Amino acid sequence: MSVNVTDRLSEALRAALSGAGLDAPGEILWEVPREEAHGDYATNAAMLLAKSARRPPRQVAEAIRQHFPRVPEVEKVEVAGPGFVNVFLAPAWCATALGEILETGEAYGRSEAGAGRRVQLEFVSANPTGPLVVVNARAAAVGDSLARILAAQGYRIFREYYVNDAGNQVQTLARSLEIRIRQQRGEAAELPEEAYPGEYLVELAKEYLSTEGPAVLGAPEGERLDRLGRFAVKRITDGQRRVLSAYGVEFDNWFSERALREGGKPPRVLERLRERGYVYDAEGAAWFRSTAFGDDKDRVLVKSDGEATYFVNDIAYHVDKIERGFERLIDLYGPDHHGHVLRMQAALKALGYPDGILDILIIQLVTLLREGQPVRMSKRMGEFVTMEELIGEVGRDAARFTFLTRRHDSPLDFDLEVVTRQTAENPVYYVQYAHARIASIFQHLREKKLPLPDWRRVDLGLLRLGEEQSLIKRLLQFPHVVAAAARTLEPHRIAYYLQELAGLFHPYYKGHRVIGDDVALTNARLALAAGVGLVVRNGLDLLGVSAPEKM
RNA sequence: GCGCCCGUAGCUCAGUUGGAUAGAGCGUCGGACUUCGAAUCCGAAGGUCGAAGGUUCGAUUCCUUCCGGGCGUACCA
Repeated sequence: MSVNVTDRLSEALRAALSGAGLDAPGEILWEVPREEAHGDYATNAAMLLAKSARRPPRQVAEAIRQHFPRVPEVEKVEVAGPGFVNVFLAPAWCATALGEILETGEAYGRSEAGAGRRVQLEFVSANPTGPLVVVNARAAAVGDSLARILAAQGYRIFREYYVNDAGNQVQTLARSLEIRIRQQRGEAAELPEEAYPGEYLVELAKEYLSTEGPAVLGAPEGERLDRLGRFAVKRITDGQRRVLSAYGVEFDNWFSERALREGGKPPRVLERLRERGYVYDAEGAAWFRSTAFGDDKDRVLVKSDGEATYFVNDIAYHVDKIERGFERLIDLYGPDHHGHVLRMQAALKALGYPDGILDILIIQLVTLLREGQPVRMSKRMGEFVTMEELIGEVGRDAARFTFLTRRHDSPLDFDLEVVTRQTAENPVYYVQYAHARIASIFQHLREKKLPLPDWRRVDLGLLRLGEEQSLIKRLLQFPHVVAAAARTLEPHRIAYYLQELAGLFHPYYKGHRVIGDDVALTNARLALAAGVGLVVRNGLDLLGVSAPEKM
């Protein structure tokens, strides 16, 4: 599936340890040292084993070095510092590894680590009361990229969007729409304080009148709000779906809270919690004993007016996910749902589900700037920058990439001016440009009517320059970067890796011609360029960013 | 008050489950296109990693306290 350097090194190290009469640690960790002089990979195994071996770390490292088997991957092994074992890869082996990368093609970077486990990713899940906004675009970028990364690691991924199409907010939405409709009809209706003030409802009101007519205004209140609510939710949700689709994000399922409620699951979940002893009644309400799981206070499940809180529905929704057969759940929440993390996990624990079945990532705020000045937004006034406007202004690739160059849990300043205006200085273009440049090399080859070599017949051993070796070694790290991104749920690692890879390629390209008089060398360099292009393409694909042939 | 997150270059941020001399982009200054794409490259300047303790062979990373910032802390969703 992929060339895995560290697995091979670990195998050799185990042989060395057993040859030296040392116990092997459970897991051998390899890291890429910052300094080139420290080799291509280093392990601290000797320092970890020093205590149990009752010998100084450097002595242990030296024993490892002496017993290290001769393997084609390794040119030399050194002991350094307090007891590091530094391994230098053999150039000849790197050359063959590049061949394997090219042969692996689009599958390079993928693995079967997930073993087909079913994972559900829930993200965006914005209320169906208005257009998607900038923070939703961030959540969409992170969620979709995580889905791609986990899928590349052999998980079966299901993307889901939870539609809060029930409860007070839909009532409020329906009332707001009704007033806009009345205003369209020339009635002197005023928007109350709690209504949604956005202009989009004026548009929706016009649309309603032209398609449905004004008959609804004469219906009794219950029916009136129900019809208007369903209409508004439907239209707004469709709009959200359209914007997400234009952004390259498709959900496998849009899950309706209304349907969940109508299915009767929430009361059954409540009953289960009660049976397990985590519910008590006080002050006329039913409470969840979340303090038993470290929450700082218990939470209300059923209000004293007899109505269940949204929390009950949310628990029922997660139970539903598990009952649908998902073995692992990942939720992306906005910063305003910060306080829900602990209690949601507590509820699943109370119901007897295993620890760690649910990961919740908080996608932090996005502050929009224009030339360093915050873009004024006021929800109360209904003024905000929508996700659609954002994409229209900066473009899909730049938006996604920018969101993915930050950790998801740190607040993000997104300067519209910087992400659009510059084009030149934007990291996404830096990476994409490497891909386009490589594509143009092959275009040039075609124009000169030169044949595309068969990689298996190319002498890759001719790639002897330091820059060429560095590039190959960086390509070899790609599978590890993807695996790490999957393990930590951090897509930004891939974005940084790609910038570094492009950062090695551009100077190399500048300093050395790929296509020259020496056919053998030309072919070898074409192979290297093809390898870089392949990895850039595979990496960008994991971010949901395009890899253009031309820019 | 309590809980979670965050304090790393002028700005925005990385820093590989604790590793060796802390990095990148932007910005600033100075250079490079008759050769496969200058959306690029080369060079320079820029840091007591918020502070103080502790654990360790070794701390930007883990623990404690403090300072500073964000968010949360509804019988709203």
